[in-house]
Amino acid sequence: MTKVITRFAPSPTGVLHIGSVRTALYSWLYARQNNGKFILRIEDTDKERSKKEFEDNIIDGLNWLGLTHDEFFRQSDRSVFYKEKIIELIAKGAVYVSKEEPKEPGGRAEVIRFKNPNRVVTFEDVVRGDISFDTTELGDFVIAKDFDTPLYHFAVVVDDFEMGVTHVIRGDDAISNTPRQILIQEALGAPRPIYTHLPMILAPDKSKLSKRHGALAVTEYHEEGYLPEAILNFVALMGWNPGNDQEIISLEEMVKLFTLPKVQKSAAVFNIDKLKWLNKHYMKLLSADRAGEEILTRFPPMLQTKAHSDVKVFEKVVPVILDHISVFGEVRALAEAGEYGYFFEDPAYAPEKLLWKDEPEPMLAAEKLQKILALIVDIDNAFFTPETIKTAIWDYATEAGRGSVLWPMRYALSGREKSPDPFMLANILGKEATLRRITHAIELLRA
RNA sequence: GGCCCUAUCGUCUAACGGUUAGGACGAAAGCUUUUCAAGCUUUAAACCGGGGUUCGAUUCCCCGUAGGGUCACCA
Repeated sequence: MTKVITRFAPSPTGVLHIGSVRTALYSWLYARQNNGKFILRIEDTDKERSKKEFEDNIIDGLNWLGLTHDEFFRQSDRSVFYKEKIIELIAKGAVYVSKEEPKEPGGRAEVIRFKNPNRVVTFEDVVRGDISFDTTELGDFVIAKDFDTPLYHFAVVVDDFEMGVTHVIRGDDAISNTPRQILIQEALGAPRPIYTHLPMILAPDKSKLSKRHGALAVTEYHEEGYLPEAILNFVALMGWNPGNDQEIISLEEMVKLFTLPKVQKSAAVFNIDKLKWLNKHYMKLLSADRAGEEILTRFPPMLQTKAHSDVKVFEKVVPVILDHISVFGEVRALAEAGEYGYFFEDPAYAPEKLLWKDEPEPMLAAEKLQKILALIVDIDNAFFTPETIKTAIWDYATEAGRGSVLWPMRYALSGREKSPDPFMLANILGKEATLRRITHAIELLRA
């Protein structure tokens, strides 16, 4: 049995986006699960539109995701091979140099055309079955501008042939390219690879995925704080499933479970909410150190300084922050909105905010806080945990009315409408700051 | 327009002739220590339409309809 060889062959005319990632992933998976070879081939025969920065972006994206390739090629390095094949085909009479009037400005007076045998080509697609095209309408199509400038269709066929590609896995926008590539293959005497055309991934409005519709470059997802595991898991599920209800699938599991024939026939719509859900799942699996690092780099400089000078507090804050976000990038906006400041600095607030909605009496609120103070002041600093604090206060709160006790306490500690619960807060802040903030609140209420 | 492809909840999907059409995201409701988040429980939500084939069609066939792809000296 011949070794499986797949390839991912992007043209560097744009960034690596979600759709391409899925194509790359499926090709990669298929090669890996068959102990085959995965080739990355940059198709830059269009010198005008190909850009090095896009090539870099594609390579960076794939590396970040861990979709490593076994071999790398760049078509612009391979003109000699194409030239050789053109000459060979001319000798065979399958291709000819055509002298003609340029149809467009900038067109050439001489191009190289393929002599179309004008017949029906049928090929088997792994996900769609037999597909037939009458190639007559293609005419004698151009395969190269000149001997040194091959066009896409020709370069693809020559490369797949020479690189021994056994399985072509690509987007279904290439489906109508297939017949003419088969024609070239046959002229070359090349074996026909097994074709698998993947359905498109659409934007939420069902239009073609584009940057305007929230489809970012993979590198941008990286910057926003998405995890590679989440991206991979997400794209794997767009167009494929393991055959059961499993939704969380690691790359290693995919290698075992993936099957080409189970790939979906119809297009899928990109669903950012599901991606976020997956990302949150994978974020929870991160080590505290790693999560802390991701969060810290997204703090504004001032907050970073505070976090550095109060590492103990920051370490306790990390899981709390993690609990409220789906993507690390959210930290930036939250921090700027003042969501985290109170962890490190006593908050300022209007005193009436301390009042519970069902008990708007400053003196009563002050009384409650005073009682809390008395209940926690004797807890040993070393045992100032959410559990002990809760135990100390709980019975009293239940008796006096939880809202009337816990709301002022929480507000005194955070100065915010929304925050973690007061016991967690007290633990994060530490005993000293907790006592100080509650005392301050009492003063405000009595003023 | 020609050619090609596709069609199950809002979205991702399961079902491979017989099911109360299942799961997940999202949504709604409830519970969970006062707020928020998380978590748990529950609910609403789909077979594009019409013909066949068959004892029986979401499933097979045909025709519509809708959507997408492609028709370069781009890839």
